[in-house]
Amino acid sequence: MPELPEVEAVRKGLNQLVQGKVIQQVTVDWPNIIDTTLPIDEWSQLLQNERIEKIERRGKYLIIYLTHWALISHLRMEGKYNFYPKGQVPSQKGKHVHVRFLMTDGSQLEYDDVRKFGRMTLIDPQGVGRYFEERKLGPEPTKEQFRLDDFASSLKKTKRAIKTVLLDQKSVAGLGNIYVDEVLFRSKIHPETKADLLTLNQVETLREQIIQVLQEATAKGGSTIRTYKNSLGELGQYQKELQIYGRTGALCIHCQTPIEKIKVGGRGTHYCPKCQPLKA
DNA sequence: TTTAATGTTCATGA
DNA sequence: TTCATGAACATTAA
Repeated sequence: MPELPEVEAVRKGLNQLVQGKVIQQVTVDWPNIIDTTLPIDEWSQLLQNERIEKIERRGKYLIIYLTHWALISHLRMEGKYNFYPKGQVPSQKGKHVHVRFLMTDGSQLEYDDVRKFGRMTLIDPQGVGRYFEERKLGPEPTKEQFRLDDFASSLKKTKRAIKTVLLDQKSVAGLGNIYVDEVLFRSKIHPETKADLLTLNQVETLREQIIQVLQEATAKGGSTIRTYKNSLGELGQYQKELQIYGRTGALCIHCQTPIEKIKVGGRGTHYCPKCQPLKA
Protein backbone atom coordinates (compact mmCIF):
# COMPACT_ATOMS: atom_id res chain seq x y z
CA MET A 1 0.00 0.00 0.00
CA PRO A 2 2.35 2.67 1.03
CA GLU A 3 4.50 5.17 -0.71
CA LEU A 4 4.59 8.71 0.61
CA PRO A 5 1.07 9.77 -0.52
CA GLU A 6 -0.54 6.69 1.02
CA VAL A 7 1.39 7.06 4.26
CA GLU A 8 0.30 10.69 4.41
CA ALA A 9 -3.34 9.59 3.97
CA VAL A 10 -2.89 7.18 6.88
CA ARG A 11 -1.29 9.92 8.98
CA LYS A 12 -4.23 12.26 8.45
CA GLY A 13 -6.69 9.49 9.20
CA LEU A 14 -4.94 8.52 12.40
CA ASN A 15 -4.72 12.10 13.55
CA GLN A 16 -8.49 12.41 13.20
CA LEU A 17 -9.27 9.07 14.77
CA VAL A 18 -6.89 8.55 17.67
CA GLN A 19 -5.27 11.85 18.57
CA GLY A 20 -5.84 12.55 22.27
CA LYS A 21 -6.79 8.97 23.11
CA VAL A 22 -5.03 7.12 25.91
CA ILE A 23 -3.73 3.58 25.41
CA GLN A 24 -5.08 1.14 27.99
CA GLN A 25 -3.53 -2.06 26.75
CA VAL A 26 -1.45 -3.31 23.82
CA THR A 27 -1.63 -6.88 22.52
CA VAL A 28 1.10 -8.10 20.19
CA ASP A 29 0.04 -11.16 18.20
CA TRP A 30 3.17 -11.36 16.00
CA PRO A 31 6.25 -10.15 17.89
CA ASN A 32 8.49 -9.91 14.80
CA ILE A 33 6.58 -6.75 13.86
CA ILE A 34 8.14 -5.07 16.88
CA ASP A 35 11.77 -4.02 16.74
CA THR A 36 12.93 -4.33 20.36
CA THR A 37 15.38 -6.20 22.54
CA LEU A 38 12.84 -6.35 25.38
CA PRO A 39 10.52 -9.29 26.05
CA ILE A 40 7.34 -8.43 24.17
CA ASP A 41 5.20 -8.10 27.31
CA GLU A 42 7.58 -5.56 28.77
CA TRP A 43 7.52 -3.65 25.51
CA SER A 44 3.72 -3.59 25.54
CA GLN A 45 3.75 -2.38 29.14
CA LEU A 46 5.72 0.70 28.13
CA LEU A 47 2.71 1.91 26.14
CA GLN A 48 0.17 1.64 28.93
CA ASN A 49 -1.41 4.96 29.91
CA GLU A 50 0.44 6.78 27.15
CA ARG A 51 -1.59 9.51 25.44
CA ILE A 52 -1.42 9.87 21.65
CA GLU A 53 -0.30 13.45 21.21
CA LYS A 54 0.05 13.77 17.43
CA ILE A 55 1.04 11.79 14.37
CA GLU A 56 3.68 13.04 11.98
CA ARG A 57 5.38 11.60 8.92
CA ARG A 58 8.90 11.55 7.52
CA GLY A 59 9.26 9.93 4.10
CA LYS A 60 7.29 6.69 4.38
CA TYR A 61 7.63 6.52 8.17
CA LEU A 62 4.84 7.39 10.59
CA ILE A 63 5.90 8.98 13.86
CA ILE A 64 3.30 8.58 16.59
CA TYR A 65 4.18 10.93 19.42
CA LEU A 66 3.11 9.63 22.82
CA THR A 67 3.47 11.12 26.29
CA HIS A 68 6.96 9.72 26.82
CA TRP A 69 7.79 7.95 23.58
CA ALA A 70 7.80 8.21 19.82
CA LEU A 71 6.41 5.12 18.11
CA ILE A 72 7.98 4.82 14.67
CA SER A 73 5.83 2.75 12.31
CA HIS A 74 6.74 1.65 8.80
CA LEU A 75 4.05 -0.06 6.72
CA ARG A 76 6.52 -1.61 4.22
CA MET A 77 4.50 -3.42 1.52
CA GLU A 78 1.04 -4.02 2.91
CA GLY A 79 0.68 -2.63 6.40
CA LYS A 80 -2.51 -0.78 7.34
CA TYR A 81 -4.31 0.55 10.37
CA ASN A 82 -7.93 -0.20 11.21
CA PHE A 83 -9.92 1.74 13.76
CA TYR A 84 -13.06 0.65 15.60
CA PRO A 85 -15.08 2.92 17.90
CA LYS A 86 -16.38 1.62 21.22
CA GLY A 87 -18.97 -1.10 20.71
CA GLN A 88 -17.77 -1.96 17.20
CA VAL A 89 -14.54 -3.75 18.09
CA PRO A 90 -14.59 -7.21 16.46
CA SER A 91 -14.87 -10.06 18.97
CA GLN A 92 -12.23 -12.14 17.20
CA LYS A 93 -9.24 -10.56 15.55
CA GLY A 94 -8.76 -10.63 11.79
CA LYS A 95 -6.36 -13.16 10.33
CA HIS A 96 -3.63 -10.62 9.61
CA VAL A 97 -3.99 -8.33 12.62
CA HIS A 98 -0.70 -8.34 14.51
CA VAL A 99 -0.86 -5.49 17.03
CA ARG A 100 -3.93 -4.17 18.86
CA PHE A 101 -4.10 -0.92 20.81
CA LEU A 102 -7.09 -0.85 23.14
CA MET A 103 -7.91 2.70 24.23
CA THR A 104 -9.33 3.80 27.59
CA ASP A 105 -12.55 4.96 25.86
CA GLY A 106 -13.22 1.42 24.55
CA SER A 107 -12.14 2.09 20.97
CA GLN A 108 -9.40 0.07 19.29
CA LEU A 109 -6.65 0.70 16.77
CA GLU A 110 -5.23 -2.35 14.95
CA TYR A 111 -2.16 -2.90 12.83
CA ASP A 112 -3.03 -5.23 9.96
CA ASP A 113 -0.38 -6.62 7.58
CA VAL A 114 -0.85 -9.66 5.34
CA ARG A 115 2.85 -10.11 4.65
CA LYS A 116 4.13 -9.18 8.12
CA PHE A 117 6.85 -6.98 6.61
CA GLY A 118 5.97 -3.82 8.53
CA ARG A 119 7.92 -2.77 11.60
CA MET A 120 7.34 -0.65 14.71
CA THR A 121 9.84 0.62 17.19
CA LEU A 122 9.70 2.77 20.29
CA ILE A 123 12.31 5.48 20.69
CA ASP A 124 13.01 8.55 22.78
CA PRO A 125 11.21 11.50 21.11
CA GLN A 126 14.47 13.45 21.42
CA GLY A 127 16.11 10.84 19.17
CA VAL A 128 13.74 11.09 16.20
CA GLY A 129 16.10 13.26 14.18
CA ARG A 130 18.99 10.92 14.86
CA TYR A 131 16.90 7.90 13.87
CA PHE A 132 16.47 9.24 10.34
CA GLU A 133 20.01 10.54 10.10
CA GLU A 134 21.32 7.07 10.89
CA ARG A 135 19.28 5.74 7.99
CA LYS A 136 20.59 8.56 5.77
CA LEU A 137 17.02 9.42 4.80
CA GLY A 138 16.94 12.07 2.09
CA PRO A 139 14.93 15.31 2.17
CA GLU A 140 11.14 15.51 1.97
CA PRO A 141 10.08 16.02 -1.67
CA THR A 142 9.02 19.64 -1.32
CA LYS A 143 10.24 22.76 -3.10
CA GLU A 144 11.72 24.06 0.14
CA GLN A 145 13.51 20.98 1.42
CA PHE A 146 14.48 19.17 -1.79
CA ARG A 147 17.29 21.35 -3.17
CA LEU A 148 18.34 21.11 -6.80
CA ASP A 149 22.04 21.56 -6.00
CA ASP A 150 22.10 18.73 -3.46
CA PHE A 151 20.10 16.46 -5.74
CA ALA A 152 22.37 17.14 -8.72
CA SER A 153 25.54 16.49 -6.75
CA SER A 154 24.20 13.27 -5.23
CA LEU A 155 23.34 11.98 -8.72
CA LYS A 156 26.78 12.91 -10.06
CA LYS A 157 28.38 10.58 -7.53
CA THR A 158 26.98 7.32 -8.85
CA LYS A 159 26.76 5.26 -11.99
CA ARG A 160 23.83 3.23 -10.70
CA ALA A 161 20.55 3.20 -12.64
CA ILE A 162 18.53 6.33 -11.86
CA LYS A 163 15.54 4.22 -10.82
CA THR A 164 17.62 2.35 -8.25
CA VAL A 165 18.97 5.63 -6.89
CA LEU A 166 15.49 7.13 -6.52
CA LEU A 167 14.21 4.04 -4.72
CA ASP A 168 16.89 3.96 -2.04
CA GLN A 169 15.45 7.01 -0.19
CA LYS A 170 18.83 8.70 0.23
CA SER A 171 18.63 11.36 -2.49
CA VAL A 172 14.99 12.09 -1.75
CA ALA A 173 12.47 10.43 0.57
CA GLY A 174 9.09 8.99 -0.32
CA LEU A 175 9.22 7.44 -3.80
CA GLY A 176 8.34 3.78 -4.23
CA ASN A 177 8.01 1.50 -7.22
CA ILE A 178 4.78 3.00 -8.56
CA TYR A 179 5.60 6.69 -8.36
CA VAL A 180 9.18 6.25 -9.49
CA ASP A 181 7.93 4.79 -12.78
CA GLU A 182 5.43 7.64 -13.14
CA VAL A 183 8.07 10.26 -12.43
CA LEU A 184 10.57 8.81 -14.91
CA PHE A 185 7.88 8.52 -17.60
CA ARG A 186 6.81 12.13 -17.11
CA SER A 187 10.44 13.22 -17.17
CA LYS A 188 11.08 11.17 -20.34
CA ILE A 189 14.06 9.45 -18.75
CA HIS A 190 14.87 5.76 -19.21
CA PRO A 191 14.91 4.00 -15.81
CA GLU A 192 18.31 2.41 -16.52
CA THR A 193 20.04 5.69 -17.33
CA LYS A 194 23.20 5.96 -15.24
CA ALA A 195 22.56 8.69 -12.70
CA ASP A 196 25.80 10.55 -13.37
CA LEU A 197 24.99 10.89 -17.07
CA LEU A 198 21.83 12.94 -16.55
CA THR A 199 22.09 16.52 -17.78
CA LEU A 200 21.33 19.38 -15.44
CA ASN A 201 18.15 19.97 -17.43
CA GLN A 202 17.06 16.41 -16.87
CA VAL A 203 17.85 16.60 -13.16
CA GLU A 204 15.79 19.77 -12.93
CA THR A 205 12.84 18.15 -14.69
CA LEU A 206 13.16 15.08 -12.53
CA ARG A 207 13.09 17.14 -9.35
CA GLU A 208 10.02 19.05 -10.51
CA GLN A 209 8.16 15.88 -11.48
CA ILE A 210 9.01 14.19 -8.17
CA ILE A 211 7.61 17.13 -6.25
CA GLN A 212 4.55 17.43 -8.47
CA VAL A 213 3.60 13.76 -8.77
CA LEU A 214 3.88 13.12 -5.03
CA GLN A 215 2.06 16.34 -4.22
CA GLU A 216 -0.82 15.57 -6.61
CA ALA A 217 -1.11 11.99 -5.44
CA THR A 218 -1.13 13.16 -1.83
CA ALA A 219 -3.89 15.65 -2.63
CA LYS A 220 -5.96 12.80 -4.09
CA GLY A 221 -5.45 10.52 -1.12
CA GLY A 222 -2.91 8.25 -2.78
CA SER A 223 -3.42 5.24 -5.01
CA THR A 224 -2.93 1.54 -4.72
CA ILE A 225 -3.13 -1.47 -6.96
CA ARG A 226 -4.76 -3.75 -4.44
CA THR A 227 -8.03 -2.79 -2.82
CA TYR A 228 -6.99 -0.40 -0.16
CA LYS A 229 -8.89 1.73 2.26
CA ASN A 230 -7.32 4.12 4.68
CA SER A 231 -8.38 4.08 8.29
CA LEU A 232 -11.34 6.26 7.42
CA GLY A 233 -12.61 3.76 4.88
CA GLU A 234 -11.88 6.04 1.94
CA LEU A 235 -10.28 4.88 -1.27
CA GLY A 236 -7.27 6.60 -2.81
CA GLN A 237 -8.23 8.36 -6.06
CA TYR A 238 -4.85 8.76 -7.70
CA GLN A 239 -4.90 5.25 -9.14
CA LYS A 240 -6.83 6.50 -12.17
CA GLU A 241 -4.08 8.99 -12.94
CA LEU A 242 -1.31 6.44 -13.37
CA GLN A 243 0.11 6.78 -16.87
CA ILE A 244 2.65 3.98 -16.97
CA TYR A 245 2.64 1.73 -13.89
CA GLY A 246 0.74 -1.51 -14.46
CA ARG A 247 0.05 -0.66 -18.14
CA THR A 248 2.37 -3.24 -19.72
CA GLY A 249 1.38 -3.77 -23.37
CA ALA A 250 -1.06 -0.85 -23.35
CA LEU A 251 -0.30 2.11 -25.61
CA CYS A 252 1.71 5.11 -24.48
CA ILE A 253 -0.55 8.14 -24.08
CA HIS A 254 1.91 10.29 -26.05
CA CYS A 255 3.11 8.13 -28.94
CA GLN A 256 0.93 4.99 -28.93
CA THR A 257 3.98 2.73 -28.60
CA PRO A 258 3.27 -0.37 -26.47
CA ILE A 259 4.55 0.04 -22.91
CA GLU A 260 7.30 -2.38 -21.95
CA LYS A 261 8.13 -4.03 -18.66
CA ILE A 262 11.65 -4.92 -17.57
CA LYS A 263 13.50 -5.56 -14.31
CA VAL A 264 15.65 -2.83 -12.82
CA GLY A 265 17.39 -3.54 -9.54
CA GLY A 266 15.10 -6.49 -9.08
CA ARG A 267 11.91 -4.42 -9.37
CA GLY A 268 9.29 -4.59 -12.11
CA THR A 269 9.71 -1.46 -14.23
CA HIS A 270 7.32 0.03 -16.78
CA TYR A 271 8.44 2.47 -19.46
CA CYS A 272 7.82 3.70 -22.98
CA PRO A 273 10.73 2.67 -25.22
CA LYS A 274 10.10 5.61 -27.55
CA CYS A 275 9.48 8.43 -25.06
CA GLN A 276 12.18 7.23 -22.66
CA PRO A 277 15.14 6.28 -24.86
CA LEU A 278 18.36 4.99 -23.32
CA LYS A 279 21.51 6.73 -24.48
CA ALA A 280 25.08 5.58 -23.78
C1' DT B 1 3.46 -25.12 -9.73
C1' DT B 2 5.63 -20.88 -10.40
C1' DT B 3 5.99 -16.13 -10.16
C1' DA B 4 5.41 -11.49 -8.79
C1' DA B 5 3.70 -8.12 -5.62
C1' DT B 6 3.26 -0.82 -2.96
C1' DG B 7 9.81 -2.04 0.96
C1' DT B 8 13.80 -2.23 3.70
C1' DT B 9 17.83 -4.51 5.53
C1' DC B 10 21.49 -7.77 5.77
C1' DA B 11 25.13 -10.93 3.81
C1' DT B 12 28.37 -11.95 0.26
C1' DG B 13 31.56 -11.23 -3.22
C1' DA B 14 33.55 -8.36 -6.81
C1' DT C 1 34.41 1.90 0.31
C1' DT C 2 31.13 1.06 -3.12
C1' DC C 3 28.18 -1.60 -5.74
C1' DA C 4 25.40 -5.40 -7.47
C1' DT C 5 23.00 -9.28 -6.37
C1' DG C 6 20.38 -12.28 -3.69
C1' DA C 7 18.13 -13.56 0.36
C1' DA C 8 15.17 -12.73 4.07
C1' DC C 9 10.87 -11.31 6.04
C1' DA C 10 5.64 -13.99 4.71
C1' DT C 11 1.33 -14.39 2.20
C1' DT C 12 -1.75 -14.16 -1.59
C1' DA C 13 -3.33 -14.31 -6.17
C1' DA C 14 -2.83 -14.75 -11.01
